[in-house]
Amino acid sequence: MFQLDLKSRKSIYEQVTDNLKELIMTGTLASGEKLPSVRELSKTITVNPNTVQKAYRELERQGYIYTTSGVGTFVADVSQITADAHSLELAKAALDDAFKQLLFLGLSYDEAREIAGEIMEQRRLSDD
Amino acid sequence: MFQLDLKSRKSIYEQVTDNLKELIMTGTLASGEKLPSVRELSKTITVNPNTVQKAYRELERQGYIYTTSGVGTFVADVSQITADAHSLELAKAALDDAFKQLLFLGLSYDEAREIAGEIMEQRRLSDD
DNA sequence: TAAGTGTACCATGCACCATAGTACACTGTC
DNA sequence: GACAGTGTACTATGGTGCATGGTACACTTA
Repeated sequence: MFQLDLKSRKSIYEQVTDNLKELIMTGTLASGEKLPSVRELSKTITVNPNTVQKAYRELERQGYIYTTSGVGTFVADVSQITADAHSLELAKAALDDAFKQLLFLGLSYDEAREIAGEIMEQRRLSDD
Repeated sequence: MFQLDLKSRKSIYEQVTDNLKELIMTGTLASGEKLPSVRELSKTITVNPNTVQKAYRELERQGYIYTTSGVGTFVADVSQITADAHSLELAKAALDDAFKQLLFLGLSYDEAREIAGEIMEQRRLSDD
């Protein structure tokens, strides 16, 4: 389904969250589609069920999936997802931080801008 | 000198590191200029000396400052700083992650691109 | 000599993460 | 009704990294 990086600074449950979010938002997991159960996914990616559950809980809180008790977890209608102000500010700050990282590595402004452009361009096709 | 955000997910020593790096790379702290001593800065920003030292050690490792034992810590010649491949990859990944955050918040590709453009534009003047 | 500097430790408390294990309520199927 | 599978909620444990407090030492400058 996806790959984990145990050496990453990101915690495992965050990686699971982000990976699933990507699969959902790019349409690889369609709206209404059933996600693997907590126990099943935990076996697949060799992680504790609690860790998977934490990721699912977070995704539900953010509106990407929904749960029917006793039945399973399903992909929500992501066309309804709208950016709340707080998350938007966080994302903006993260992008500013990343761009600063590029600049402060010694690259010129134009070089950094060029690299950023390439990276963003690669995200053009895999989107809505 | 700068402000800390205790509610941030970033650790304090990382915030100190990043803030100083920004002051250095934007020229607010000139090459050769003396930085506040570990103990002095720790008092100024109300943080443990060990935490400041950790930030200084990191900045020295990355080449932004240098130390003369018994004398003090000084801003290095940052025009010599060059991006190593590994740091560059990390920065690229961070930028990709941040841009994904924007996209997956429900923004259209063009909207995300527009916002990213504005953020990067604000970094144009404060650079070399 | 004295003060200020970087530097290196150690110990402690805290928060977060990941794991292991148990338990319960719900749903669908046989 | 019984059972399997589902989400969910706990508790407990160990590990890691962070921040703090404290001590100590070598160095340089006045």
